[in-house]
Amino acid sequence: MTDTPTPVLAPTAFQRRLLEWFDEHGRHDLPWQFWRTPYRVWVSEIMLQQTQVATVIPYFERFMARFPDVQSLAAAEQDEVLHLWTGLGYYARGRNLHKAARVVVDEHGGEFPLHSLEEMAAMPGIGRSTAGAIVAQSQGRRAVILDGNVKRSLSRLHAVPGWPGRVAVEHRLWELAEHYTPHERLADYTQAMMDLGATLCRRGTPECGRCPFNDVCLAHARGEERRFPESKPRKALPTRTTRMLLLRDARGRVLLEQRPASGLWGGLWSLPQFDEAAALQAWLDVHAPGSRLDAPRAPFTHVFSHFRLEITPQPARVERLDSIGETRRWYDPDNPDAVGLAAPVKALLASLATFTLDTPPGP
DNA sequence: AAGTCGGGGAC
DNA sequence: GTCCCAGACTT
Repeated sequence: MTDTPTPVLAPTAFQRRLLEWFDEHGRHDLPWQFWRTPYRVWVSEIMLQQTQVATVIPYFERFMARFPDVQSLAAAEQDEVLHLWTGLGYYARGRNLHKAARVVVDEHGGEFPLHSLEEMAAMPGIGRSTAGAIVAQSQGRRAVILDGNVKRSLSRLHAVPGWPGRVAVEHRLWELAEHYTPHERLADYTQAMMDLGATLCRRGTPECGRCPFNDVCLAHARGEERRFPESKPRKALPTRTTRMLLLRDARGRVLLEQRPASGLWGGLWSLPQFDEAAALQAWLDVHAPGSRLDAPRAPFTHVFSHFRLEITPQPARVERLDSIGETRRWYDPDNPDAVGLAAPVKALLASLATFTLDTPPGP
């Protein structure tokens, strides 16, 4: 991933299209827009990290009413700051906000170090993008942002492959963001980029018909807007193992157990399950003494949404079993009851109907 | 590079 | 239910 960005538009053309769209269709009346002090922009940017605008607005209003400036925030107890953060999530943001306020007051004389992006980004809770957003929005000075909205828009516009969480992909997106960022109207441009991603170039249903870049967007040309940005790679599903007891009586019936009413396979009928062979044997010793184990059948895998279950069927024979209770039943594979069965259990039982126990096939 | 932090919206 | 959101920080 060493190739340089290949912008689809010259910076001036990009900026003209974007700002023209923003002037007519952008958001111009968010609470932190009408009085863009560094403090208000800062608080809004922190609250907006990984949090949608509609959620933030009431928190922002309450916060500003109680802490109208950085001095009042620095003077507050952390408990009160976190009280106002309750329900917003990511509470480290609130703690860092409070810490940073004290840094501003104690080490910077009550003024944000806006002249230095590095110093801004060194403050607790302020990273590269947030520092750029604060400087651009409150000072109108050239600074680059790369939030989720910008990543989405730019990765679509250029069909940037790869997950933005990867360093090389993020680096390329920063380069593109840098390429397009103007030297004027920084507050509007920054807001426009976020508005584009939030209202038009949305994750699920982008409105390409209204997009000022739909004639040059590479993802749109391919009809693959939804493929960009690429999703975080799915982690390999964890695998759990289990043994299922295939206990058959002299008539060839199989013992089933009903699952708990809620949870996995809730209310369905399944085979008795055990994590370990020893546990299975112990259960037999108690409930079916004198039963005999046959050779385990070949394990097979059942896939759930969040894990794989490797099942080892363990056939056994028993002469009789007393008082099996309400949550157990004998099931005749050749004359099946009308009950719910877990899918792999159904497959196992179906295989029993046409084959004998001594010539076990896979399910 | 991967894990953690969180409540809520969209689907 | 899953996936993601105006990311930053820790390990």
